[in-house]
Amino acid sequence: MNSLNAIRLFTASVDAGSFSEVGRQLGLAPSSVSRQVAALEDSVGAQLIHRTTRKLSLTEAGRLYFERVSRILAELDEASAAVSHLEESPRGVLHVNGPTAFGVRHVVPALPDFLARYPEVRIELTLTDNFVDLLEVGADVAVRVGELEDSSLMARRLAPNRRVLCASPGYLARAGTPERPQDLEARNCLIYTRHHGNVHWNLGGPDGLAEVRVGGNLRTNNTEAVHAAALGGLGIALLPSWLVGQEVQSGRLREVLAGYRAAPGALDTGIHALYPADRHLSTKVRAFVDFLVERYGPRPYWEDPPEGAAGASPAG
Amino acid sequence: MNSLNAIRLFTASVDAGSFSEVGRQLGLAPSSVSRQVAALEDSVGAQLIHRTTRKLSLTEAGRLYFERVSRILAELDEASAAVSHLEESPRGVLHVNGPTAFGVRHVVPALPDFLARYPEVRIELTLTDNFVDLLEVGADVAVRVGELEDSSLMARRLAPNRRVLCASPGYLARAGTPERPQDLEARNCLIYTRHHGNVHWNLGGPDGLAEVRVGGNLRTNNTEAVHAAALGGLGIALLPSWLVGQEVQSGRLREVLAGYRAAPGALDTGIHALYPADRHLSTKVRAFVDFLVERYGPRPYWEDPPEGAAGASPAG
DNA sequence: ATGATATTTGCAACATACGCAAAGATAAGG
DNA sequence: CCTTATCTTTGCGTATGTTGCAAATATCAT
Repeated sequence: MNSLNAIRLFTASVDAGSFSEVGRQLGLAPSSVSRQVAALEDSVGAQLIHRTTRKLSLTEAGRLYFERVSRILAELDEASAAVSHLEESPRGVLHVNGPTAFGVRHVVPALPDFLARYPEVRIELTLTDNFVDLLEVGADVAVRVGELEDSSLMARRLAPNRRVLCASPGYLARAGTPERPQDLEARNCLIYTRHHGNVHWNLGGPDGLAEVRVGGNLRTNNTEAVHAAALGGLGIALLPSWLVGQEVQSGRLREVLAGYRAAPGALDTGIHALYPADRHLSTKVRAFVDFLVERYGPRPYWEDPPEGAAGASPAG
Repeated sequence: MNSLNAIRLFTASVDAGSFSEVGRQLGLAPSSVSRQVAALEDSVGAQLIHRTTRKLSLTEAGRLYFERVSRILAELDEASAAVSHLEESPRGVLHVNGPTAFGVRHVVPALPDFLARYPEVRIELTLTDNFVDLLEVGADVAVRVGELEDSSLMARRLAPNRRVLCASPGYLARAGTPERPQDLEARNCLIYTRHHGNVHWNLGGPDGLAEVRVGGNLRTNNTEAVHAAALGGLGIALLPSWLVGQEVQSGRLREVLAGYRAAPGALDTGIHALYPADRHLSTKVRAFVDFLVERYGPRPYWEDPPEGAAGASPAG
């Protein structure tokens, strides 16, 4: 079809009144301008410019075409500019997807600061606990806790996903505080599981890895339910630090077997931001991910106070 | 700059939902579509389409760009179509330029028929007796009587430009009808001339070329003045047949020395239509020139009745 | 008339676009 | 769970298009 370049050269020739002048302005040989305009005329099937060696003059067809096309070129440049503008700084609608629990606790509280820093961004937050296709739901970025399987997406680590053993002070007062992993077998352990069957907690400590077969009178596939039960003093729970960290800090829950850490499983991969692996990462997504990385920092606020205050660094 | 083809492929991809589908529809390899869209994205500096192997999904920038650009493409096609439409059949404004006398007598009377045949054409007629640059005055076609010097223009012969000797019946009754060229020297000859000095009429007849030195009591640089004087019975005039032919036919003027013809000079080149020598001759100009050629025919209506009615064919 | 400048065309060099094949990735079905 | 089919992307050789230069032609100004 007719080339955009030819149209630009045509309008430039009409404005300048000379092919050579256009060539000088745009750094082209006059012959190139002449040929492009001639090709455009062939394309539309009509003479657009009457040429004399000294003067150019528009045909009626040329006048008609020029009027319409010059406006169109301006609109086209405007469209490109609008898109470029969108990427100059964070702007527009940012679709964020994430799991409900983490989203409510740690994404939503971050939004006021983010929106204050980037006033031209509008957030559309979708919280879903089933895994969704980013593109399907139209999301720009997703926050995922553990389980990275979308290989076509870029992943940026936001925070570790440490799981801690905890129970309410009341429960510990009643049942006693476990000292060794094996003590858990005699306690009421609140089980989060997606499947049936026995559950083992693998706890690593100074004396190596201990696999403890745990169980109790509550099994659920909902982390919030485990959380609520632990708060209610039902037993000991193994919950992510982002869910219970602040309650441990406030004393509503108490961490047990703090010297032990849950062996990394599928759920312990970490907390990541996922976004399409496009060649052009949009400014708003980059800003949002950077913002979360900065906000959570190397040691998120929901984790225990810095080890330096308590003593030794955590066991590897 | 960004290529129009890339934009078309972009919108086609959005519509079709697949690069491969676009390739099939347009007879292109999927890789070409992919590359063009990627180049467009580089050009505007933003991701427009999120790609998965199975699905395409628009970015916010892509949605914005698509909305604006698809409308622009439609307008562009519309503009091309409008120009092409203009050349499908005679349409639009036709600027005609010509000399006043011939224009009034033989162009204007032809216009009603022309406009009736081509109802979508509008005529803008400019009658000027000084030579003007077609492009300068914005004319599409010019009718010129004699004197072809514009070498960059195309010329189409419309009619011969025969000059005839004539006088009013009254004058001839008073002064007598000349029988031989030499008789003119004793008559009052009405001189059309642009310069001073003696004037000779070169008349070719059966006895060869005769150069007659003519003169009288009226010299003017205006053909119409000569014409009016002849009608008024002032003397004998040498005037173009398109000016006096019909009056000769009606008897208001009478041709003298009909067997002699004015030797061809600069004024006898003929009557031509001139138009720009463009590669794409506009339909309306072609129609107009064709119409005049057809209307005037090989023997214009202002000429004497066909020689066949009087006898011999005209002398070469 | 002469000089300067304009458009246009031929020709060779360069840039771009194209198709093909292969690789990586994803959805559907056995 | 594995196979198959389809989609996007990249590398590479080829084909097409574009460019600049030079020459030819044409016009305006001096």
